[in-house]
Amino acid sequence: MIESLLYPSLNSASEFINTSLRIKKFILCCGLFSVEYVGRSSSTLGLGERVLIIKGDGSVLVHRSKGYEPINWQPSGCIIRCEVEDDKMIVFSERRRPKEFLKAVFDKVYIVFSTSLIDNAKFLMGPSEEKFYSILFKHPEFIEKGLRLTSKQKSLSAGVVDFTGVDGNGNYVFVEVKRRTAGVDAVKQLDKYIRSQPTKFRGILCAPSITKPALSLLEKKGYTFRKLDLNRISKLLTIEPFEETLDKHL
Amino acid sequence: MIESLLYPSLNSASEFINTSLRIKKFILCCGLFSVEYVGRSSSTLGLGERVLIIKGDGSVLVHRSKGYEPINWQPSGCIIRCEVEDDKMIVFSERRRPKEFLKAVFDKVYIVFSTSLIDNAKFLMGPSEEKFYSILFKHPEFIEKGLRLTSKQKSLSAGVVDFTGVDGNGNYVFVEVKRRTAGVDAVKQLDKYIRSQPTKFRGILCAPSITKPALSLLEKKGYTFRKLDLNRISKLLTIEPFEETLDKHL
DNA sequence: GCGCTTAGCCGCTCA
DNA sequence: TGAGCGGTTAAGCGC
Repeated sequence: MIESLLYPSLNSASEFINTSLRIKKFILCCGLFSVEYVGRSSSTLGLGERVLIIKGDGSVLVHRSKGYEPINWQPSGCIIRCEVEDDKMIVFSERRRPKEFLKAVFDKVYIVFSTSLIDNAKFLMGPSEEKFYSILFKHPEFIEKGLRLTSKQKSLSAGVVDFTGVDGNGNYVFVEVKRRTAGVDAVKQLDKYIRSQPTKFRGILCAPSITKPALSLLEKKGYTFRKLDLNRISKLLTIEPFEETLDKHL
Repeated sequence: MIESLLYPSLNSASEFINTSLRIKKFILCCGLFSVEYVGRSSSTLGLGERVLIIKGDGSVLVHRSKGYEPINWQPSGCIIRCEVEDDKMIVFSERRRPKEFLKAVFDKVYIVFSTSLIDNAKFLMGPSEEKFYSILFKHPEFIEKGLRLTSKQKSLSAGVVDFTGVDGNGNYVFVEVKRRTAGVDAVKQLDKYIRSQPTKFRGILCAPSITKPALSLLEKKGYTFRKLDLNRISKLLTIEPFEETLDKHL
């Protein structure tokens, strides 16, 4: 749900912002204003048209017409207030530690809106699950030097093992892969697969990180943990799917 | 001049955005969308309510409800396009070097506006590292009594040393300056410069304070720490007219 | 809390 | 174009 005001008076804009601040909404205000900042450093920015963003967590951003970076900002946790004085609308933001202040003085407000921005989506760094497995299958050296993979997503009676292979010493290997921190359940899964086999398999658990309990269980069982560098892997992601989509529309 | 659409259809929003892109306006679009990014790294962000900003210089920002930083972005210079397909509005952004792509897929657009953001104001930054250097260069006694500085920001093969000089006892000196607490990296930097020289140099690390690990490394290397009195130095900087404005609001 | 490391760091300067 | 480096770096993690 969006509420917005187009070309409001400074008084209505101020009232609107204060109401939205109280219920910690995302607020965006575009207008003609100047900015002063003092804290770790200090700065002054003369009058101009720009955009002020106040987030529900108390972060503040001032964006000009160019560039990735905000020209002025405060990180989350600030206390923000808005008022009208001498025909100017003033947004005042205070950070406690380190002590910092930011002041935006509006001559005019062109548009102001606020909304709750309901957003519970997960942000996943790195490739999608499917992509991820196919990359590792092609590049087993990311798991372990000398490792050769013979099958992926192989069905066993006990479940589906991510990879089977042979390590540099000729041992047969089962690999369980997790895209995120591996917990005890991941170790149990791996253990289940290996114990379902009549012959001996080495166990490798491969994940960006592992919890302490999971690691001790893993060691107790005699399996190996291999750390995954997600960034290195995502660099191998081809941009082909994007290029195709782009080409189609050019 | 602001143009805006509240709860537009995806088709109108797309048309609006393309028109605004053509004349390089600042565009802001708030809605329900997902984001995919592939390039130096890669990421996927599921469906959620957030804000997409496209600037006239071809920078792109995706802001969620929290935090200073955008969750996804592209720096300036991107080629951006918008279209509707299968009841989704898609914003594509392509960066040439390095090759990177960002795709925002909108289910709904709540508000979209565009404007020119005329802003020619000067941005004046307070005392920066550079300012510090010039003051210290003029007042080497702040670093050490009897010190004479011979050059600043001198390029070596190993990097750029803040000051070179001669101390009261006639020793050649390299000075590394930090305007905040110096950490181990500052000591390493100084060490690197000195070790790159065939002749002997005394090392001085000059900062308001130093961390414990940094100090012990410094002593082990036989260099000197000199405390920088920020208050004394700031008196030589232009006085900020901001303090009084602050007082009024506190 | 402090201090250290990382980042799709960004953006600048200079060889 | 690439490397080095500062930044109101911010943000996360360990102690």
